[in-house]
Amino acid sequence: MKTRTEVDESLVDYDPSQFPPFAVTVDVVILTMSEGALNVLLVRRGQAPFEGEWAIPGGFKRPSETLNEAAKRELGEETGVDAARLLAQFGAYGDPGRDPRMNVVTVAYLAVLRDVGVVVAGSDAADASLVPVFEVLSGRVKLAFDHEQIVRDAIARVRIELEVSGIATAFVGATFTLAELRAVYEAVWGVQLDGANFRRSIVAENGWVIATKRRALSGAAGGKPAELFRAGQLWKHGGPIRRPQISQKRT
Amino acid sequence: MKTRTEVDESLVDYDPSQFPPFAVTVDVVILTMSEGALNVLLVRRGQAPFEGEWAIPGGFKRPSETLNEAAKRELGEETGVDAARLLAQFGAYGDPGRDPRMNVVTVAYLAVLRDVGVVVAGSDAADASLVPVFEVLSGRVKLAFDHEQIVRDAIARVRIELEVSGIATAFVGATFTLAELRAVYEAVWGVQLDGANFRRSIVAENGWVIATKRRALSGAAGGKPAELFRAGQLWKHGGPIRRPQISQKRT
DNA sequence: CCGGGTTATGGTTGACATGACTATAACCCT
DNA sequence: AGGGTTATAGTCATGTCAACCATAACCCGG
Repeated sequence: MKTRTEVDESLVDYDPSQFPPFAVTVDVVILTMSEGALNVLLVRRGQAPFEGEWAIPGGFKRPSETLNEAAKRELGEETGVDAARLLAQFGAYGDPGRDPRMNVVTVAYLAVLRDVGVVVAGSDAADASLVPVFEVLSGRVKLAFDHEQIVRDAIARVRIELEVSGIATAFVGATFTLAELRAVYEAVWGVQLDGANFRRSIVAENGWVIATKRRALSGAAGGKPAELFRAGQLWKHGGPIRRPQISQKRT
Repeated sequence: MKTRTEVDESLVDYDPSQFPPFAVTVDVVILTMSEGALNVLLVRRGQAPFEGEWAIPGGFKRPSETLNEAAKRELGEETGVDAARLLAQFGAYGDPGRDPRMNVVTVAYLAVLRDVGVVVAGSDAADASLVPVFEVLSGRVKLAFDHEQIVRDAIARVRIELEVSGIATAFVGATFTLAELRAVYEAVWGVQLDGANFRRSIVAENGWVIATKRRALSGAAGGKPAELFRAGQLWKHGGPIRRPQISQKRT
């Protein structure tokens, strides 16, 4: 057994009989398609620390609510949306010093919304705006705290989620054309997909999308009007569209 | 703009009415293959609450360490292992009342170990044991807190991880036969895989496993001695083995 | 030593998925 | 009416994968 003097340094400022207090927050990465690109909703912080800098919306968890409820509440407070098609927890962040004020552990959520025209600044925010994700990924837009890493992880998550679940339809409206749906895949994955093959894969999967009788209006450039679909409820574990591999099998 | 006094106000020790205090813990689901089945390491709690009941190992996060460091520390304290081939965070749990003592948010980690003969009870535990996961999934072994849900989520995670990363080799020793590796997939996914096809898929992926010249001893039942492999370092995003789909395409 | 049992490994085949491409249909505009 | 544009259908070659059969290499008990 160790004597008191032998207690190693990491235990000096740590009293095992007490539970070090933390603040627990919930941060939400809100992703949406806008103008053909993947965007993230950012708010400009209205108070210190990082006052005036961009950050993802979030707030303190209340003891009486679950983490999911906290995320849903924050999402509603910040955007007025009360239900996202996808609201999934994807990580917890607790590095020491990530918040200069105190020990804060935050639980990060990913929310996927269809294009929500204008965004309004919530109570704590001085401003709110949709920012293309490549502005964040390229470092051209700096974020407060460790929020850049959180956004990176969120995007990595949605890329996977797009392949294994039916998340793509969460980005589009109640009815949509296959071109709109294809644009989701192309924007999130940063690839180009063949329209004909895309359609074949999508409709082959039964119950994934349901054809309505109606057709969309032609775009400004003309062209044959596209069929309108709505999302089916049944999707299997794996979605119908597989991410193209950068295959370099045999040399 | 804010005055200095207003800024300083936010840096003062938090006001419990504004920032409700939480305890933050790290829990580790340690999975290992033993006797052909997937097992989880459980400890019998030595203190209240839930004294005497089974639980997954864990402990309080210290303000000076990251979540990952806390998980690694807890893993070492509980099992003596200082590095697992996989130590991945997979969820946070903070339902009100999940700990009867206070507000606790726990961050859950998944650790995959190769079979570690005998397990010893750590400091806080009265006992430690490997338990087949189906005992937990079937409810025949009850766990403290919400640990049953955490274990369920961990298993769901490892099932996915097995498909998208090279985690399978973390369950086996330094050298292994393809039958051992196949047993990992079969146990984790609960499926049967064809040995011949399994071999073809594994060896087709370059750098996944590396053949040693040696061969394993024949088992008790005889049979041709199997080739011994060791894990390669290079695995692509997707592992070579895809989980069999319960395909019900066409009706 | 022989022959059956067992496991490992190699090879074949057919069904299916996928990517590249071409052809046609249905709209827009001038 | 005709050219431009987009949507959708079809074709073909290739690759993947599961199912299955065959053979090799070990064990064991006679």
